[in-house]
Amino acid sequence: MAMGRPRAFDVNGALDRALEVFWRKGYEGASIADLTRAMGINPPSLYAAFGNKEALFRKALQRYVDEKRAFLDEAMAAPTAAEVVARLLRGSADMLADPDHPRGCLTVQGALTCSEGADPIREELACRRADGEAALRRRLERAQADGDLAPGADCAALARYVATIVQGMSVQAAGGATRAELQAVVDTALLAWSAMGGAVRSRRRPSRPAAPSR
Amino acid sequence: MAMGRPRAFDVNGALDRALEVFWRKGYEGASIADLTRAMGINPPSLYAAFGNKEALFRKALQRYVDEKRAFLDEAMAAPTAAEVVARLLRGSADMLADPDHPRGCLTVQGALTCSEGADPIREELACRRADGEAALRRRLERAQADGDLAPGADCAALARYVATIVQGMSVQAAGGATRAELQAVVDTALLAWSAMGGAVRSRRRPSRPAAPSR
DNA sequence: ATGCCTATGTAACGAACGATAAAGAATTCG
DNA sequence: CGAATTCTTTATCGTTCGTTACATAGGCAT
Repeated sequence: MAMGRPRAFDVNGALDRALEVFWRKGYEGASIADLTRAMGINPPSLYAAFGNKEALFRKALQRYVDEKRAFLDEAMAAPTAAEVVARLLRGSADMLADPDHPRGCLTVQGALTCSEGADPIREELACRRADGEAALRRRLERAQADGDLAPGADCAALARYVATIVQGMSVQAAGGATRAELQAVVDTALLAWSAMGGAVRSRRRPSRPAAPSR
Repeated sequence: MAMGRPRAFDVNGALDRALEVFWRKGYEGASIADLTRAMGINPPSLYAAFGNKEALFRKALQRYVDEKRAFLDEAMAAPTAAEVVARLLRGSADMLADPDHPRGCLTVQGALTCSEGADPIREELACRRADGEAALRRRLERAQADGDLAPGADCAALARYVATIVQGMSVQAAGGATRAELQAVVDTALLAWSAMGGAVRSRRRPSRPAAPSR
């Protein structure tokens, strides 16, 4: 049996270009013409390789999560709750304002860039954001179990609070805020977090001094 | 000279319906067909009365700012910086999760709901958000002059921090967060703010006790 | 070389987009 | 009344949307 004509473009490379376009223009704002132009292919190649626009977006989103948001997993591995939050916020500020790719977070930009015609995408992105928030909540609960966070602290509320700040920074970045401005927001948030420390940090054992996050 | 046939629909009423549609679907997500259906008129009436889609959006936006965001001005009038922030955040949570209109903030939804074809709209909304943030910064600077905020506090950073939280809550609301969940975020933010009080509150004279915000 | 299978380029599909031309209906002025 | 003016309705403009037929080109197996 014959194998057929081989594909003339690099799938992952094309996916990266598509991700860039979706990131910059949103799901509905990115037209097939925009995507094929950036990917250097014609529409039939796109549909043959990726299915349709929605499937292409999902694959680009997966690539985004795997590559551009990897720092979140690293942040979660920090030893103390305070340092987890510090690395998470500092890493977010760096990523959201990185000039190497569009500003803001794809899961935020994409979610709000949909009319009701793209409800599945909106739900997918809301789900991704909820997952990230839940992961942070579990990390804080673990910190609580470790005695790193006061037993009375509301981990769900704290996680949602941090997630809210990250999402707000995404809006700020999309609106043109510079990296320095985002870092100023992070400084303020961390100052507030540490000030809140008396309420949320356990007194059962002293917390280690927070290392600089970068 | 003849006066011509009188208009058969209420302009402000139609504008409110248009606002609802823009709010729910974003600027580009709202089609002329969506708008005319909700407004109960035909396209030529829309164009005759409002110019074009962009002009209609701007008029709806002005109505939004005048009506739905009036609580911001009231919050600014609170006596202390702490209470200004408290009323601002609590009022935002209430507004963003109000079931009487679409979730989230139009200036956030609309801004991120644009491809580059609608750059003027995006700039307009970014400008509105910057204005709100600047107003808060000036209010905090006034609090500083009044001795209500520590001389060393960075008013611009604090204002941007609060604006970031509000914008993040808008994303949360658009993603389906309930009013109670947003209020939990506000509680956390206010707890952090008051904990930060030792750093930002002036010691020159004691601050008045914060009244309940509602 | 010759089928066979798959990717590619061209070209186009129906649908929806924002925006209007044209004609009829409603009101005021002369 | 009729002329003038303005709104409303119907039908459509040209463009762009996401998607796909169709014919051609290019590797593999026989």
